[in-house]
Amino acid sequence: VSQFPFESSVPWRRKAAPVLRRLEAVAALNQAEVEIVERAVLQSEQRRGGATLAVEGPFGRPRMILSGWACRQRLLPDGRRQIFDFLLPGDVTGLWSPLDTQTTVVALTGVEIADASGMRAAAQDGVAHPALAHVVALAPALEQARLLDHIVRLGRASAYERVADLLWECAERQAAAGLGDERGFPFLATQETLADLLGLSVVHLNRVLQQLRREGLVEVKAGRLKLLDRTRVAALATSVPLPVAGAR
Amino acid sequence: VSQFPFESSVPWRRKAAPVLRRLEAVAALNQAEVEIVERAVLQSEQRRGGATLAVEGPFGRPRMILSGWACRQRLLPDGRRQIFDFLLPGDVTGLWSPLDTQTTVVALTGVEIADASGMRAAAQDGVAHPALAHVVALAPALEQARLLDHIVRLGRASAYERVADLLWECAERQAAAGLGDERGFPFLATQETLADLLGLSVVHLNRVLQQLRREGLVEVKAGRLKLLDRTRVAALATSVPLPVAGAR
DNA sequence: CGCCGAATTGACACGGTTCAATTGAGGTGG
DNA sequence: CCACCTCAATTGAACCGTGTCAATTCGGCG
Repeated sequence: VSQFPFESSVPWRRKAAPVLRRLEAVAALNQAEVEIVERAVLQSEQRRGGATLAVEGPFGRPRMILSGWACRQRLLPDGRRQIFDFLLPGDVTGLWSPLDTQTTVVALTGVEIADASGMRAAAQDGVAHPALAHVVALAPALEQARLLDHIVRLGRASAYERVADLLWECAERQAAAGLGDERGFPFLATQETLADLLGLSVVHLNRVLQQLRREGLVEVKAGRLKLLDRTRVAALATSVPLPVAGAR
Repeated sequence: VSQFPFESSVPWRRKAAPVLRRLEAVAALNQAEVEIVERAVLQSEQRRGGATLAVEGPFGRPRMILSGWACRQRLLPDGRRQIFDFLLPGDVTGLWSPLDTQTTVVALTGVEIADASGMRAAAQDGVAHPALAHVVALAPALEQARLLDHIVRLGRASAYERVADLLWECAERQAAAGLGDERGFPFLATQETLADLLGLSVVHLNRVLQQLRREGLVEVKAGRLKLLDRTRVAALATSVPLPVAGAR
């Protein structure tokens, strides 16, 4: 996971790196597949924070996140909001067609995205593009695994456990995209956003975060987060399930 | 949805009725497809309440529920339990392969199940069995839609709303399988079970249920549940989302 | 009749929410 | 370079929805 050919100084290669890393974690890409991703990245597009990137449903185009954070969410008629999951750099969404049309993909920060239609199309040819085919075939299962974890988190974990579990998940995912280092990793979510994901009030979330800091488990500053005591955080996180190695 | 050819007095036809109804709601079945289902039902099998019906993962066999209630759940190391969803008569699970291996399918009551491998196999031939192919293709999306609703329920609904929403969902699903009537519909879940689905304690769930009864919204007795004031229950249920017509 | 799991109660503690300010940090215009 | 603006983070205090514990009652069944 360390020495990787995608750290090139060529700008569009650097942009593609998170996506390529994530894909490699599922299956090794051949040359043609790498090029398909890089070609898509060339047409990247910037969107402001708050922008609606997509409304889910059978007609959405698949997208990959190159930088910035987004989320999938639902707004209730009375203004309450529930976030289903975060989309981090390297994530690809919309590879398959959900039926739910009330889910919206929203940019949490400024984001850079690219169209992944080419990727989905290429996956049709399982012989020429076996890894992409595999990724697309696995997409619903991976997504569901994350949703199930989230259900357990919401249904049976305390606020303290929920936050720890989420931070752990983010750390793992960012690492998988090659984004973190010894100084921690980019953490671009607002406390209000976290609250809406974890089913808590902002005020309480704030207090729980402070507790985690006070106890020396994590450190948050300037859009970066660092897990200071990985062991203890992981223990809290896994009281809720154990991430199956490599399954995400 | 009323006059239906599956109410035959032939016992194995009666058994297949809920499954056939549910399938018909997605796409009209041709003769060959009906026979595939009926053939599977002939080999039905009884299991006691509490029995583990399957452990999810890439190797599970698909199953259809003919009668009784089951659920998909996860147990945490410390004994806490989270139920993801109920499996009611007419439901078919395992039509696709999730990656999550910590989810278990458990019988909540005595159940009668049948192997649905034949159904899944038949779905491969989209020309001969278009409706089955459609059902199998849609399976992950339908499942996800329900999980998303559940996440909203757990994250942003009060206990009162959660219970009302769940009862509404059960009513709709049972009706779709042709099971309810003017006396209500079979409701086979224990209060402890409901609590584990809704992320509540048994005691609190009990009190909320009582409140719903006291206010004349529902009536529960002897394994049957009846919605007395569908309008008000639906209003509570949809404060959490609106079930997209026909989407479940 | 007696047993057992499920449902129900009461009392009490606590986690988490709400409301209403206050503080802090980044960004902009003068 | 500073005043100002805005949004995010933080704080305090009061309130109440839910959880916990420990009985007690109910309902079906052998």
